Amino acid sequence: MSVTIKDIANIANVSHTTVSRALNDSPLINPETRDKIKTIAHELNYTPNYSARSLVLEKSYNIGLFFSTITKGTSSHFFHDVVKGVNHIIKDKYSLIVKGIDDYQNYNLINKNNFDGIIVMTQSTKDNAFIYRVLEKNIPTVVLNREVEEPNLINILSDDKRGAYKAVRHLIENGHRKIAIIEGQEGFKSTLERKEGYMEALMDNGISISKAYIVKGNYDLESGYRAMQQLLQLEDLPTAVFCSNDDMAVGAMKALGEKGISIPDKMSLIGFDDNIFTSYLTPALTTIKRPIEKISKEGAEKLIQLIEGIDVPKERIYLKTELVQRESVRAIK
Amino acid sequence: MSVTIKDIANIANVSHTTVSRALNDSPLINPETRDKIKTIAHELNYTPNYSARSLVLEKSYNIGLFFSTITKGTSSHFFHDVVKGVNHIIKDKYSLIVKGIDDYQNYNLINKNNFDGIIVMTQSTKDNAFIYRVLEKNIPTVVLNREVEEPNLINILSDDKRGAYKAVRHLIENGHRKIAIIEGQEGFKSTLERKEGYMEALMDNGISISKAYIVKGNYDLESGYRAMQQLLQLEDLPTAVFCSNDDMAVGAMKALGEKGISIPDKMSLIGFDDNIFTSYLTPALTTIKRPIEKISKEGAEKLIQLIEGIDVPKERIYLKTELVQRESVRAIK
DNA sequence: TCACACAATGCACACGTTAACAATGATTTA
DNA sequence: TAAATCATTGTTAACGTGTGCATTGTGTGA
Repeated sequence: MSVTIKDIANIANVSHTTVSRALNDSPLINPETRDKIKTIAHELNYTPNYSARSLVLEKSYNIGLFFSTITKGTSSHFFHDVVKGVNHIIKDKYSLIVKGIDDYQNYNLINKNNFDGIIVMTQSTKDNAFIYRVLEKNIPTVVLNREVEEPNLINILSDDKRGAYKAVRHLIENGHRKIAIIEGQEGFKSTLERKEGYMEALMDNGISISKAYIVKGNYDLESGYRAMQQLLQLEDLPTAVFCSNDDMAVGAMKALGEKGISIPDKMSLIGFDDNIFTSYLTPALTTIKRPIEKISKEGAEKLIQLIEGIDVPKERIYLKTELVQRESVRAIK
Repeated sequence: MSVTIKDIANIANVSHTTVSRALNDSPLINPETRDKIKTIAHELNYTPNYSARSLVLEKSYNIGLFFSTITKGTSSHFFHDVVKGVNHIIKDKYSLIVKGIDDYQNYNLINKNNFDGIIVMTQSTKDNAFIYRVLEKNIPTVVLNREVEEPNLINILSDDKRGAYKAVRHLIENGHRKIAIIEGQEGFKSTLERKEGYMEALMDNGISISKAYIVKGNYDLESGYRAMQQLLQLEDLPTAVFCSNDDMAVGAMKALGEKGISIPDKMSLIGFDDNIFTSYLTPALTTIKRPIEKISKEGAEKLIQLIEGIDVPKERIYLKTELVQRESVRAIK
């Protein structure tokens, strides 16, 4: 149906081998014939058949970008930042195939022939089966966003525990001692890490941990709203709340607004992620910046090096989180 | 390197053709040998080479999802909703390749061999060159989100002009006559349509259009913030502002908050899109719901029908926008 | 003038899969 | 019992591209 190198060969009166060499800028060809062939190819609107090329070169030109899920528990900003970051690096060198791991019933499609490399944006330990499958298939891989025990693996993530620690320490430094937490999606590693950071900061400062101040969420807006409502029913209200992500902080703000509780006068709030959105709220949200786009870019770069056979150390890299002070935390006493 | 059907054939003592038939559940095979072969394939962890299959079947199992751009002017919620919608339909039947049209220097990679079908999520007339290229290559295509003049094309979009009309009419019905607009990204069709809806609503109600009330934006938060600042410098302030999308409305809210101008008491605000985010703001944003996820799903469904040879009418479909009343508009007088 | 080197091109095969056609043996039919 | 049908399997070629090796032609040096 489409134009092939044989069609070009016929017109140019050469063999298809010569055409192949011309289009690939082989040194084994006369510059004149090369130009002639390229002109014809251009006129015919020739585009190579990647299936055929892939078959013989054992290269698919595909890079897989896998999220744990692309629906539940993945915020829009996170998703967008990741795709932007990765896409920025690979441009038109490779095709980017975006998938949710939970979309697969079996992993048969995952194959060295179909993917030159794979980026796993992992949020849950449930992804481990997938990750091992990929490693077993010997596909160049980077695992981002969550610590995976496997040695001999490129693993880039932000130091969430330390970030959460910073957030809560910031609250403590501002005089708060009654500090609650709204947790993230159950089963996600980040949920656990952020909670640990919260608890450590409290313990290091001699503040006892109160069960009533620990409420569940699932990273989405509505869950933050509900969680804050739950907190507001307590006899002894907290003076500050650490929200495990920014989306939930927005939900929490809504619940506070409905009760007429002003932020930060009556209640301090701190988030996690640094969605660009939340800096435009009133009050602007104090939060922990997580370098998602940077993680994505760095992951994509290392993956490409891996694919191209450049030696790159298989190590775990932590990128720093950062406290962004805005207007939602007040010093008390 | 990998396991092929020939390897399986050797072990099972049959020809590779028989293996192919077994794995594809051909009726031309003895159920017993089929099961035997399938067992062996499973034990060897066989996965088909899609390049080879694609080559002979002339089918790539790839669907391209193209945005005008995936960085500037594309909001995170929009992007996420679209990918979610499309992915929900194609699941693991096809691979979804996500690209920005502006990432390409030339369109050589766009080929019937490499894409079984293409979804263009178009925002700008600049995409037309790309769209014509795709049509010229005879690739099954649906064009979403923006009206394209080409007849004989599946074109699904929301009726933005009518949506904007509804928004502004709603303001007028609430007694507003001094109504400003913050425009979207220059060059985007949606920008123009929403502005037209704004102007028509004013004219139909005998309100003259004031140049000072028309300010530029580019769909992002910051531009909404700036635009509102600009409006606030006017002698004769508007009583209501129509923001061409929700992100800019959030920016506008920020600017108002800084000046201590309360919404909706001193200024009414209405947005466009219905990001889930904005329903959690205080006040919750009144806006026009645009059925992006529905457009994406319907587009994906029709594309798959097209690919599978089912006859589907090449027509333009408008999906309805809808006024969502919340708390950011006040009745005056 | 002849042998040799070298540049440019062609021939033939390979990659893994599917499918048209051929071949085999078993079973049914007249 | 011979012929015909049918179920099952094998043989072979094809898809479009890249590459090792052979081939051709041209120029160079002794």
